[in-house]
Amino acid sequence: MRLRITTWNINSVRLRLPLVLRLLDEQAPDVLCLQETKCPDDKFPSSDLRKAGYEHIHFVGQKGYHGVAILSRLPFEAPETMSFCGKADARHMSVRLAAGAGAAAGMVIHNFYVPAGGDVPDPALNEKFAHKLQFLAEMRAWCATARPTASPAVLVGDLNVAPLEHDVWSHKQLLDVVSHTPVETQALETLRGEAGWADAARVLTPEPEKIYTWWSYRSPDWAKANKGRRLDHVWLSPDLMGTCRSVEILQDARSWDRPSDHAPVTATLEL
DNA sequence: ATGGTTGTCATACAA
Repeated sequence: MRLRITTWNINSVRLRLPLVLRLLDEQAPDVLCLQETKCPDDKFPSSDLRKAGYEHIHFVGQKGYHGVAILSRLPFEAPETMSFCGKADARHMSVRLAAGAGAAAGMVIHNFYVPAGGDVPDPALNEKFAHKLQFLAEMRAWCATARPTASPAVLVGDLNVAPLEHDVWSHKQLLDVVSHTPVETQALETLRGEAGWADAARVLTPEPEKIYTWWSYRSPDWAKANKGRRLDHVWLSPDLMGTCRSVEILQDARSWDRPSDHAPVTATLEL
């Protein structure tokens, strides 16, 4: 069977519900993982999404900030959320595809929203950056303890780090910019490598080809300037990497009406 | 060196 999983930082699921529905209609992924839903649970637009064919929905939100959700055409079970850094922020959820999901049954899908980290890349001066580094340290500890890659698993999300030189438009100019500082990129690559996650986009499209998934709202002509960063990721457990046929970035969606600043990223597996 | 935009909530704050 072919399994398609999409990750998208939607930056308000209510404001951009028409864009979500368009993505589901045009791309029809089996599973869609959203970040930054910015939506309290009692206002999540479940019925519209169910009508679009995504009957299995799990969300955890809060007023104004953060929030993650998983929408699926395939049944899942065991929805869980983890908290990091002693905060109640809605920055993670996971589900396990259930018996009705055919060859994908048993696969665990983790959806992460790593803190952006503010502007000043010094944890002593900027507590948001300190929080981001602590979050990455706790992700590393979780991988060491829970061993999520020991069975078929996918980790997707807005990790808010562009780890490699060609994950940003200018390596030199961004070395001091939060998202591409050495302390973050090393933390992310260390935890990924140590845990055995495959960076699916980079296995299929090695450097030096540039890959971006995010373009700032502050650039008036973002497409022409193309000063992007690869902040959104698909990581696969080793046993799944061999099944990955493609990782595609739907850059078109960055041009849709009132877009998110992130593009959807879709991995296709042949199981 | 600086400012550039967006969403939420209600006027800054986070991204």
